[in-house]
This record gives sequence, C-alpha cells and structure tokens, in this order.
Amino acid sequence: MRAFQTPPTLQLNYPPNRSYRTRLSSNQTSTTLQISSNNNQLIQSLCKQGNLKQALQILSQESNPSQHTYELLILSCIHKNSLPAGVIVHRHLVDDGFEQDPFLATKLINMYSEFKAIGNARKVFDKTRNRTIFVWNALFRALALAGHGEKALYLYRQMNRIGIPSDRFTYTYVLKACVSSEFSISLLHYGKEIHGHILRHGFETNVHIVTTLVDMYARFGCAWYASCVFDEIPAKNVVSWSAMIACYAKNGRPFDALELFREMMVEAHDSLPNSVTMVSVLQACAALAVLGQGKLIHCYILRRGLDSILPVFSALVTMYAKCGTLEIARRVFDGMDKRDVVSWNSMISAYGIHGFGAEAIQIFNEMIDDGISPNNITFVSVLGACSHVGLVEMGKNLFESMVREYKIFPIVEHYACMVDLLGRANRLDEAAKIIEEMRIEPGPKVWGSLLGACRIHCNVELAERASTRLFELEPTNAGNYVLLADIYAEAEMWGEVNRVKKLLEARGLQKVSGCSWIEVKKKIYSFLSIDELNPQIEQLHALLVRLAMEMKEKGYVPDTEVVLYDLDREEKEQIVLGHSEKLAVAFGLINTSKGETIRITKNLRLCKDCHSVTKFISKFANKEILVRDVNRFHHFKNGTCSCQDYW
DNA sequence: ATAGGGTTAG
Repeated sequence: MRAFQTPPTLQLNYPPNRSYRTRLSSNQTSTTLQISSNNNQLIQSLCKQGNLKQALQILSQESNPSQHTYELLILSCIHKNSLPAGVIVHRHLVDDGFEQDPFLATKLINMYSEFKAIGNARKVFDKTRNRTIFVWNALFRALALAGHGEKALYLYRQMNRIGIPSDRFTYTYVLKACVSSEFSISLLHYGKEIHGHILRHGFETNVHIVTTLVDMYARFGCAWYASCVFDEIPAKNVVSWSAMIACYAKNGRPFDALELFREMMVEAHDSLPNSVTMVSVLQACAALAVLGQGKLIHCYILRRGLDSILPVFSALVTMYAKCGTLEIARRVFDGMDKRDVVSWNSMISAYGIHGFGAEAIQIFNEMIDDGISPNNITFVSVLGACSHVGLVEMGKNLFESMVREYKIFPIVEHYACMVDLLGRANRLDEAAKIIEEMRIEPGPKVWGSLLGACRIHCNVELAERASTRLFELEPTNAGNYVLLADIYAEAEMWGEVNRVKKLLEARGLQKVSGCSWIEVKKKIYSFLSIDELNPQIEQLHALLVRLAMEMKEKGYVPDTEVVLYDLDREEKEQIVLGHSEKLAVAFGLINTSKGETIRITKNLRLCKDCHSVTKFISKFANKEILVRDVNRFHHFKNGTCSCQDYW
C-alpha cells in the first residue's frame, strides 16, 4: 500500500477539491491514484504524439492531470495552433486548482501570446498572485511581441517600484518593448533609461543584453549609440556582429556595413558570418549597387554553403536586381527549389523597379497559382510596378482586390502607392480624392506622393495643400521644401521660391545634394555636382561641353527648370551641365571598355535634363547606360529610355 | 528543481 505514503509535496499536485471528490466516489484511494497516474501518462504520451484531440477527451473524463501534464497540454495547443483547445485546457486547469501555479501561468501567458490573444495573457497575469520573475517576463515578452511596448514599460516601472529585481531576461524584453510601440511616439527615452539600469546592475557584460541594446539603438536610427555599445562588448559573437552590420545596412550607411563585415572577417576568428549576417551584407551591396562586390559576396555565400537558405536567396534576388542585372536576379529566382512569399515579393519588385509592369503582374499571378498568399508587401511591390509604367486601371483593380479577395486591408503604404499611381498619370483629382476617402490617417508618405506628383505636373494649388500638411508632419524633411520650391520655380513664382528657401534655412535644414556613383574595376567613384576635388574634373567637363555642343546641333535644348536661382540662361545651363549624374556618365565613357554597359547610381530622382542628355549620349556614343535613381532604373539605349519618359 | 532571451529577406 505504497499509495498511502504519498509525500505531502506530491499531494499539492492533486488539488484538494477534485481529489476529495474522486476519493468519495470510489472507496479505494489506491485505485483512484492508479487511474489518475495512468491518465497522466496517457495524456502525456498523446500530447507527445500530437494527438491533442484525444488528449482533451481524456482530460474531460475523471482524471487528475499533474502540473507536467498541463504543461505538455499547453505546448501541444501551441503546436497545433489551436486557441479554442488552449481555452479548454486553461479552464480545466483552473477547475483543478492550478490557477495560482506561477509555472503554469507563465506557460499560459506564452501560449496566449503565441495566439495573439494578449487580453487573455493579461488576465492570467492579473489573476496570478504569486508572480515570479518568470511570470513578469512572460508578460513583458507578450506585450512587446504584440506591439504594446508602452504597456510593457508601464508594468516594468511598477515592478521596479514594488522592488522586484529584474533578471537578465527582463532587460532583453523591456528593451524590445521600447521598439514595439504601435503608436508613433518614440520610446527611445525609456530605452536610454533601461540602458542606465543595465549598467547600474552590472549587466553590461551580458552579450545577449547588450546585443539587444545595439539592436534597440539601431531601430531608433541611432547608429552612433549602437556602435558605442557594440565597441564595448567584450566577447562579441556572430549575433552582435550581425546586429551592428544590420544597423549600418538599415540606416543608410551601407559603406560602413561592408567595412564592418570586412573587419569581422579579419578580426573575429571565433565568429564566422552566418546567413543572417550575409543578408545584411547583401542589402548593403544592393543599396550601393556595387555589382562586383555583390558577386564576390555571392561566391563567399556559395563557399560557405549558405545559399540554400531562403532569406539569403531572396536577398540575392534583390541584390542582383538593385545592381541592375535583372537577368541574374531572374536566374537566381528560377534556381530556387522552394519559394516563400518574400522570394516572390523580391522578384515582383525586381521587375517593378526595372519598369516591367506586365512581367511583375505575371509573377504575381504565378505566385497566386502556386498557392502562396500575398501579404501587404506583395501589394506594395505590385502596385509600385503598376505605378512605374502607368498601368492605372490594373493598379486600381489590384487595389480593390486586396480586401475583396485576399482580406488584406490597405495601410498607409498602399494608399501612397495609389496616390503615386494616379498622380503620375496626371489624375491628381482622383489622387486627392483617395486621400479624402482614406479611413486611416494619411501620414507623410501619402502626402509626399501627392507632392511628388504635383512636381511632375506642376500643380501649384494642390502642392501647397500637400506641403502644408507635410511641413506639420515632418518639419525636418528638407526634400519637401525643395519639391515645393521646384514647383514654384517651374511656375516662375520666384518670390515664393525665396520664401520656401528662407523657411528651409530658418529651420537649419539643407537641401540634400545630388550624388552619383559608378563602380569601375571593383572601385567606387562618386561625384557631387560641384566637385573641384575630383582629379579628372577638367577632363570630364571638357567632354561634357563638347557633347553639349554637338547635341545642340541636333536639337538639344537644355532644360534648366530645376535650377532654383533666378539666373540668366547661360549660367543655368552651366549648372545643369555640372550635375553629378552627367559627370558620372562622362567618367563612364572614358573608363569603360567598348561593349560594356555603364552603370550609374544616383541618390535623388533623375532630372529632366540629365534624362534627355543621357538618352542622347546612349545613341551618340553607342553605349548602353543604366541609371538607378531613388525610385527605379532607367535603361538608356540607342537614344531611348526604358521608362519611356514616364517617371 | 523547473521554464525563457539577442541578429534575418520585400
């Protein structure tokens, strides 16, 4: 009769009510225990086999599941992705008196977090009186994952006030909470405060925590803070390196990303780059459009056998597309034996930026036929593709199909695409109407698209409306002021031009100057508009002046409307001829071999004059010239451009 | 006694 000698601790696992009831119903305690332990084992093994349904059946019969059994049941619900099953298990667990068990509370919070049922997770937390640090951490994690960063931080403060000490996991979760606010308020301030806590409690040597810290600063765009933290990490591992490289790649510093990658290869002997590292490195190559570098990185990826990893594959497609080699991008895409929604999205936007709208839509349809459900990025890509070639009706149909067929509700980005699509096609009234009828707050991207379209079609009135909103929403974005000034300049409203320029100055902002670059023999040469430091500048100027003269004979009239100064024609022509892109083209003419395509990348939108000059040169010099501007590619060949002057 | 964490493509 060993059953009678059950130790008291074990008794705790059998909640008093339930076991009392079972004991009353059967006079033989030993058999009851026997049955319940069998049921425990049965439920446990059913869970392990993945037979949740039957496990739930046994659960609803007379049984006394143990804590461990409940744990397996919860894990099984997560595995089966079944919230209803989870609720059933939760109810049984409460009936069995486990409601105050902090271990199971942690598991339940994790489960509800997995199901995005954050309200339920919160209820579990509120009901649990004995909150171990695990319970707190589970809720921090759940809130951070659900985008309720501010709630997590509020609770974190409460926890501090009560005097419960954080552990190493707490810090990682609350740091994540700082960057997971669904509102657009910045929680950077709290992040810095937590950084302080970490230092004060001596956690600055924990590589997990400080890597999260690097990532937090990265997501706030504070690359400098991130690098300060990164430099102090005593034992950096792959993840720390990757986080810092990703930081540069994502914050407009692709050059630093590549440089840090090089440093990692040289210095970090014990941490080899992994697929995650390589994705960021590929992004950096894509941002710089350095095909030669990109190919070298591709070789390294092949050597390391990282090429079968889906994210790497998709990043390769994007890299080749953004480096101007759509054919290679397509070849990589065709070589994939498995594709997910991101791979398809990569290929769709690859066609889009190269101005192949019909092909982008075809890939979209193939994706649907392949049984992959599109997501909101898919629609950003495919609508963008429509926009680049003026497929207005197609774009409108796709936009309407989003909700109707795919249950994807448009977000700001989609509205921005639509405004762009209609605006470019000179249907500005329709574009404005879209904004009026939006069910969410328009935001800077949407107004920015409208302003951009006003720039193309020189609509002063609408531009003033859009820019008024933009100056409120993002007062420090110099680009908006410049666009408005451009529009006034084109309308020859010089007084207004000066007013906007003064506004820009008064706010201490500066126009982003145009910059173009070209990769020749694995080196990058970059050009600014006024570039006296360039050793070849005189040669380039001479070449451009000669070309301009010849072009004028064939009917070229310089288009000087981008010049924001009220100068005489000749001076304006002089300025336009010095645009960075023309310098890069001239450099390309001198420094590339005969049949080689000139590939140029530019940080801004191509100006009209550069566009027509490049068209001319492509014919005159019998050269293919590929120019990537901020939005898309222009493929100049034999006097025409692939954008068909629609950009 | 026990549980959990950081970097990832468009």
